[in-house]
Amino acid sequence: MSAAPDHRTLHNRVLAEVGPAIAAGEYEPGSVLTLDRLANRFGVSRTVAREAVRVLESMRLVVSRPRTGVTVRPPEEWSVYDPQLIRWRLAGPRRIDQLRSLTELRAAVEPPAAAFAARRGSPEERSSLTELNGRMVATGRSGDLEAFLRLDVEFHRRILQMSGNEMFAGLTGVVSEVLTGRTEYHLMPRQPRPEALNLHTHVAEAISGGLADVARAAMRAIVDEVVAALEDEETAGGG
Amino acid sequence: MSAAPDHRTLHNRVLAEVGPAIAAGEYEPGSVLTLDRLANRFGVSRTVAREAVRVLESMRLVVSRPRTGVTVRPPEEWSVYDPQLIRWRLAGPRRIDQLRSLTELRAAVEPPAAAFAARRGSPEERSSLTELNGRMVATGRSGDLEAFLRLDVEFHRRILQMSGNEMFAGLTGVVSEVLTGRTEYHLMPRQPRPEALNLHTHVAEAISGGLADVARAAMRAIVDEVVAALEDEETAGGG
DNA sequence: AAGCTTCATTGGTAACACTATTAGGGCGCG
DNA sequence: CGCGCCCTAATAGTGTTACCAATGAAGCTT
Repeated sequence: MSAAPDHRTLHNRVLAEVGPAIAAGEYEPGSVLTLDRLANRFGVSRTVAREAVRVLESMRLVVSRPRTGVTVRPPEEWSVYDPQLIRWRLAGPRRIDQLRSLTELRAAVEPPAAAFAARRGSPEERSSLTELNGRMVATGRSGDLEAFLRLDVEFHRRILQMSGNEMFAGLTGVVSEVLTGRTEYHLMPRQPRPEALNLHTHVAEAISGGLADVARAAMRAIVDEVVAALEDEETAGGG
Repeated sequence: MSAAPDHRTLHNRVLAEVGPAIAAGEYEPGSVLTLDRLANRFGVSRTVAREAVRVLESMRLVVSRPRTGVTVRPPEEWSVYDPQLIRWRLAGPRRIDQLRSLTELRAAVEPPAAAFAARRGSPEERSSLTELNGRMVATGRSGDLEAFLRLDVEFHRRILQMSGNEMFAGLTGVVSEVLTGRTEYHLMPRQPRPEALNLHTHVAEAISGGLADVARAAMRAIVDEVVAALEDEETAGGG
């Protein structure tokens, strides 16, 4: 959604085929792709294949060594924060695991981010949150799920960016993927739960008022609920 | 420390010069590097320059467009979780900011990671932590700072990996960079503080005993102290 | 077991054709 | 006269081919 790669270039098209395949575990760790095979398989020049491999290498999906070829690395070594890789994995067979990990990450980061936002955000930024929250409430009532999703993403994004911490801000893409994925895989209620909306209002007002501890607690309530909902889904064997 | 790029290849050497320069802010966002200039400046072929640019592009440091050239993106858009980029920025002029952001991230993630480790780690993994902690205590007394650092990194790494969350586990590199950077920039006491060591012992025993809440609280005490120490350092104008 | 040879495969170079993008000029129209 | 549209040309990056160098794993030799 946020950071689509440019599919006009050839190496990106190659990447868009090989990357998801590796991310999905279709190649065992240790298996080998040679440049020539890649080039032949996709009908592209060696140069293009090499550029694709360079990118895979910088994501730590593979290593490229002379005489050996391009070797797939074990998943533990992948750069799991790379936005492209996150998307590839969310499209793959392990998407539920991936979604759980990402949601637990959100649960860890967003409460402190809300606290920092209350402390470090400018007064204008902070009060703009309540305005945004107002629109969320209205849209939630209207039942337009897609519009609500956009506002929800924007809400969480702004808090992360107001936190004054670049690493937190760097998770906006993740949060947007998680929220989007959650609706896409129908892990969301058809209408936003009033309680959840209330909590968002509490977060907005706490941040506006500079109440770091309240903001953290309210945000914690939001994300803990999300984690719990995901666990229910898993133990219920739902899918 | 953990993930050194392979400097034997030319494009990696180019990358090792251009990357840190961009990361250090030596090029304004919007400024343009053409392939020809890069190739000439480093005395390499266009192909090599292109491969380096591909990698920079996948880190979102630059965009490459026909007719325009290779444009530096604003820092907000960079992939700040990329291990290479983290290292480059830690070597640059904003390193203290970077270290603060990373430390706050640790503070957010490690307590829940410890809780998950207590719940999800295998009995062997969990009890091996107390063994490791024993060695830390011994080494802390001996005063061998370098050996202590290695054990400390290993301690936190294992907890992240025991957490059963790939995103948390993916931060091991970050934690290792932060701990290493902290000693390198002399933000550490000459000898580990007995209180901090005690807290590590609490963490190890809580995880061994499967006490998630205790593990989280003890880990929170550790990281909160680190954050506080960093804030003192900053307000004291130290460096 | 140590060292040597082989050779598949990546790494690097060069030169060229193709293509996308945009600046600017010219043209027509209001 | 001024505005807007279209065409053209210049300027990058993009993609291809061909070739040689360097590497290092595997097997062979001693």
